[in-house]
Formats: sequence, structure tokens, C-alpha cells
Amino acid sequence: MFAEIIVDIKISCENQCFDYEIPTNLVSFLKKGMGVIVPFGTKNNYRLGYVLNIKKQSSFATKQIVEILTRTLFINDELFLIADKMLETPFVTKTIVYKTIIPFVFLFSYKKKVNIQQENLVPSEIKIYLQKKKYHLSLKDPLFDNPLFKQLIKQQSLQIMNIIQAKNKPKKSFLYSLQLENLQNSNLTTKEKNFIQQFQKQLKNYNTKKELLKFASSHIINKLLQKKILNKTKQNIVEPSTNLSPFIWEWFPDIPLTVLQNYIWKQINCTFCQTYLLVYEEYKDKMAIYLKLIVENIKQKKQTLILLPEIILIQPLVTCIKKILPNLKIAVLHHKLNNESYLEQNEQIKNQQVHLVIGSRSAIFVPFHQLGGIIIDEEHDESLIEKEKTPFYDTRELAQVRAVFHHIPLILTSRTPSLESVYQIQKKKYQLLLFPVTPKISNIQLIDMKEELKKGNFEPFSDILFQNLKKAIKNKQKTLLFINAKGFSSFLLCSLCSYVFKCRRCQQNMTWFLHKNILKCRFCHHTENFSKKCFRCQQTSIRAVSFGIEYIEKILKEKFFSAKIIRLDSDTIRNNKKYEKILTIFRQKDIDILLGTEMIAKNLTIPSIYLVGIITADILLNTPTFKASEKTFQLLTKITKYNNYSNPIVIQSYNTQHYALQTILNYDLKTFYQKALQERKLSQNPPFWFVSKILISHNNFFKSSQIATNIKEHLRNYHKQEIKVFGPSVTNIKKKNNLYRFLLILKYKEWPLNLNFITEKKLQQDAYLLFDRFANII
DNA sequence: AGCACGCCGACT
DNA sequence: GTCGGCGTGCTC
Repeated sequence: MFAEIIVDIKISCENQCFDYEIPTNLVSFLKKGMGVIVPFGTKNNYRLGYVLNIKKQSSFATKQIVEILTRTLFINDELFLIADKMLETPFVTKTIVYKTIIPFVFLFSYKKKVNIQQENLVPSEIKIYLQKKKYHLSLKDPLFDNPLFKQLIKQQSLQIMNIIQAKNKPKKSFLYSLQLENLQNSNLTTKEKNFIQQFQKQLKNYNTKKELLKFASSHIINKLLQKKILNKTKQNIVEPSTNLSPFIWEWFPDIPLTVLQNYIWKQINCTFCQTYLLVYEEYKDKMAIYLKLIVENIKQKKQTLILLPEIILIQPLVTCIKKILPNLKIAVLHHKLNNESYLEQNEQIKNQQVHLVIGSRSAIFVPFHQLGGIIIDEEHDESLIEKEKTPFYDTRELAQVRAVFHHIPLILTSRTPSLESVYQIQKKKYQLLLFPVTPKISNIQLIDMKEELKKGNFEPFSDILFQNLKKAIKNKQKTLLFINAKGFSSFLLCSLCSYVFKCRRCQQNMTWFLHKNILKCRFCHHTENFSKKCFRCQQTSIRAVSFGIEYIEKILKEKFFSAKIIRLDSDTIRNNKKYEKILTIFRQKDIDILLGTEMIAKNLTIPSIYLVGIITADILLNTPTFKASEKTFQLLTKITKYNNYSNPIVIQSYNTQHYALQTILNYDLKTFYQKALQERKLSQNPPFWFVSKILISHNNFFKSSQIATNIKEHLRNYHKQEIKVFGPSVTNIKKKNNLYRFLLILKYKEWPLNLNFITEKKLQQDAYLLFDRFANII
């Protein structure tokens, strides 16, 4: 018998699986999905591998599997199904797929064990160094660069062995205690003295760093460590994951539902695989259904999985659920966790120590014992699609695979569902759960900025928005202003020689950032210093034709110099903590205006807002993608919700007749979806057609162009019926990592798409191919 | 990852 | 003529 194995080697050799013979004593034990140790390469170093398949014949196998790692499966049947789904995408390789779905790979590390063969030949400094490292060296240990050390290995005075080691060693941490005898002969600052007092009063003799940080900053703690007043001692903390306490399925109170919520809930069949689209208007309705599902699953001793598009949304949801079900055990998983916490959470889920898992898209790969239901929140959000690294995948699609496997419901939730999902309702693939939309007495004022121009108002604010702003500031009421343009201006023109500032690399308009005083290309991130002089005629005659968030900030400061303004965009924020901090400041302090880009729409609630202003909705409407109207509608729905429709909302646009804006006025979901779907059908775009692109990268410009043309020709000759091809065109980012990138755009009606002929006929030659199923381009 | 192989420049 | 540096390609 033979096994098909992916070996844990660098991703660069990603296409192959390796065949190994299964030794007779292991044949009855070895199963598909297990981890094994195999000899690999000329030196037969031991490497870790995962069994993908067991077969009777192999024309390649020359070596035997050494041993089985553990009896538990690393990849179970369910994960194999998910992998198969991901492998439907052309050019995606098995290795890269399995590496994304089993983060357990991190469990192991490769080390070199050094045995001294000839004591007398090894110099003492090397001996001491080895002793310090306990004769285990990491692969990149500097000692391997030492010429003497190299020679000792060559002459076999030292023997090197490869070992595979489990990575989840017990976490090391330190305990801190006071050394009062050192207190007398040292000068202390008042802050340090205060801290020591606090320590004596409120803390135990030994404390973790976390406890100390409640009373002092890490700076002070470090200072005191230097002065030897604080002492730290090592301590091995017992991992919570090693404590396999049996899970108790406690009793949880029933969730009371309103008549309407109950009506919706009754339509969900918990023992049947069905995708539901839950369209809600009020947050509390959605939460009621979520909580009900969680509690019902617990009654059946099953776990629930909730997926969110953004990491920042996780904590608020956890808090909200804990408020109602304080005893609920929740695991949080997302792609920014470090390996240790990821493994810890994973263990807990596997050992049935949590009722609920909340995570971002990557949590879709978490193995469950008894999964009772999957919820995907904000299902329209594009962040649910992984597009940062291959393999690209749509979380909703993979969730469906899991739902089928477990025979459980999959609930997609949104106030403004994606057009794809609405289309699935029409095709009767999904079931609609609709909280009836209540018609509103609209407070939204849609301002035609063309009229303002005619009146002679060239400011970014219309009269009405300006008056409302004035009133809000006077009455100390909070305002939210939204503009979807970064920087100061994204269109700079020399008024003397009509030179337009374009990116040297990709010929797109450069955006001027006022504070950093740079020009930056929003496509390839090429950055240049900006001297406010025209590159061509060297005159200071630059005119900003369009305006961005920095421009608005400047105007606001000029017009309302007493107002306190806080800005929130991806340039002022580096991480989620900063995001929360800005929102907290806005909530607590007397900030008048919150000015933000698309980022402000990521959060759930920004309370106590009086006025909502949207400056130029056109920027959204005119982004070059077929998703423009959908995105506009979704974003504006979210932003206009912030003041609960009870207070003034002003939307400014040059194109007031666009259906996405007209339907926003009275929150007319039905008309919007009707018109948007019609538009997509006419333009042959999703959900009626699949739009994808093939990216061809090669370090030779002509060769990559040639390959692109060859692929196109082949598609035209043999697949003219099913696939429309556009291109090849050079991408915006012309040159990245010294690779020239060409792209072909494909439109087709059937998925999965079989493009095997490209790799079979080696049309790609030595170019790198990437298939992007979720292309947003027109 | 880690090793072999091959090409090229520098030095016996 | 050979030694070693680095770039490339293969490992069941």
C-alpha cells in the first residue's frame, strides 16, 4: 500500500505530493488525514507530512513512512471536503490549501541536535555554547556560519541530527516580587514610590506582570527592575489546554422572543441543511435569533459558530452576548492571533470546552465535534472573501460545505444583503427570513450639488448642510461627516501648464497628503515628496481639483474654529486599538464632529449622533467596479442608521437621480434590489455571470505578454461558447517584485471552471499564475 | 528546507 | 587548473 503525502517543506515547491510506501506493520493503522514522519531529500532528513490519500499503486514511491505521529486525524472528512471546494479554483495547489486549513503545522519545529563525538577536538567555547543551548540548535543558529564549527561537522567530530519537536511547550512567564532590602540606598521618583506603596497595600508577594500593570506603566516596572527593587522569577504556568476537565453542558435560560421574532425563528429547521438569509432592521431582532440558536444548540449539546467580517466587530458581539448569557463559554479566533493562543483556543473547541466560537473568516477552518449551526454576520461585507493571500476563498461558500456535512442551518445575516444572496433567494436556493421593513418618515435630505454650483457655492458644503452643522455645533450636538476620499486631493492640476500629477509607475492620479506633504499613488503605493511646485513648469500654481478628507478637515477648522473635530481614516489609524480609542474619545469628550472615511462604517454603533452628513456620495457611485451602486447603498444605509433616522441626515451628490440614492431616501430595499439586479443582468455581471481574472506574472515583460496572449487564443479557440475573454492588459501595478503582471478577464456562467488545459499544455511556461474568482473590475 | 549541480570570477 | 560564491531546481 502507498500513501500520497504533502511534506512540510517551503511553499515554493508547492505543486507536488509525494508518494511513500506504507510499511506492513502500519498498514492497518494509517488513515487518510494522519500526520506522519517521512525521510526526505538526499540525506533522508526526517520531515513532517500529512496523508492525503491511500492507494494501492504508485509508480513513484521509493521510500517508506517512518512512523505515525498521533492516532488523531489532522485532517478529518469535513476538512477534506472544504479542501476539495478550495481546489476547484484553477491553479490552486494541494499544498497551499492544506497549509491554510491546518494551522496545526505550527505545532512542530525542526531543530538540530548536536552530539560531540570527539571531545578533545572540540574547543571549549563551542562546548560551552552548546551546553547553554542544551545541544539543540535552531536551523538558523549563528553557529552554523562559524567556519570552525563547519569543519568539525565535516570531519565528524560533531554529529548533527535532525529532530522534530512539538512547539506547544508550557508558556514561560515571570512572577514579580519586592526586594525591600534594596530600597534604602536608592533614589526613587514619586511615581516609583507611589507604585511601591500600592504594591505593598494591594498586591500579593508574587504577581504577574499583568497585575503590576494595573498600577504602573511598563516603563516604571523596568526602571525598578534595573534598581533591583523588583525581582522577577521564572515560573512555568500550567496550560489551561492541558487541563481536560470534562465539559458540562449547563442549563441556560430560554431566550424570550417577541411574536415576530418567534415567527422568524420557527422557520429555521435546526436539523436540516438549509441556507437562510436573515434580513433585519433592528439589532435586537438579529441578536434574539442568534441567542436562541446558541441556546437551542446547547440543549442538543452542540456548538455554534459565528463569523464576522472584521476583527473589531468580535469584541462588541462577545460583550453583548455575555450580558445576556454570562455563563456561556466563548472562544475567539481570528487571523491576527499568535500561534499559542490559536492552538489554545483550538484545543478548547476540540475538547468541547466552549459553547460558541466567534471569529473572522479564517475561523471557518476550525474543527468541531458537534456543530449545530453557522451564522455569518454582515454577509454582504467583502472582507468575508479572502483576497490577501492565496488560496482565495469565500467564507460563505465554505460555510455551506460545513452545513451540508453536519446537516445544520447556515444563517447569512445583513441589513443590506449582497446581490448574490438576494439572487439565490430568487432562485429558491436560499430561504428568506425577513423582518418586515417599516416605512419611515424620512429625514434624509438629498442635495443636488449642481444646484449649489449654479447658486455660486463652490464650497464642499451645501447651504443646508452648512446651516445644520452650525446649529449642531451651537447646541453642542454631535455630528458625523462622511467622505470617501483619502488625503487632501486626488486630482492635482497645474493651472499654468495644465500638467496633471500622475504616478510614474502606473499613470494613475496621485493623491496629495497635506500633513505628510507627500504624493501617493493609491494603486501601487508609490510615494514621492511634494514641494508644491509643478513638475513640468516649476511654478507654484497647483490647483486641487477634487477634495479629500484632509481638505474637509481644513475647511471645517476655518469655518468653525471653535469646533472640536476628530478624524478617522486609515491614515490616522494604525490598528484596532487606536480605532476604539478614537471612538471612545468621541463618545466621552465634547467632540463636535467625527469626520471619517469608509472606516467609520465598520463599527456597529456610534451612539448619540445628531446630524449625519455625507459629502459627495458620487465618489462611491463612480468607483470603477460593478459593485459601486451596491456598495453605496450598503454604506449609506449603515451610516444613515447612526442617528436612527430621527434627526437630520444630509446627503450631497452631483447625481441625485441615481437609484441607489433615491431608494436610500425611504429605505426602499425592494426597489433597490430590483433595479440593481436588472443593472447587473444587462451589464453581464455577477450574480448572473461570474467575473474572474487570471494574473500572469513573469520577470520578462514580453514573455508574460506572450503567455497571456497564448492563453487567450486557446480560450477563444476551444472555449468560445462558455467563456468570454477580455485583455490581456497590463495591471495598474506594472512591476511588483520585479515581475511584470498581465491580466485576462473572464466572464462565464458555470462554476467550477475547468482550466486544466493551461497546466496540461504547459502554456504558463515558467510564469506564475493566479486565478482571482472574485474580480471586482467592470 | 536543504542539498546537488552548474556557472562564473579569482587565485594558486 | 581549482576553489568557493551564488543562482536554480529537485526532493516520492
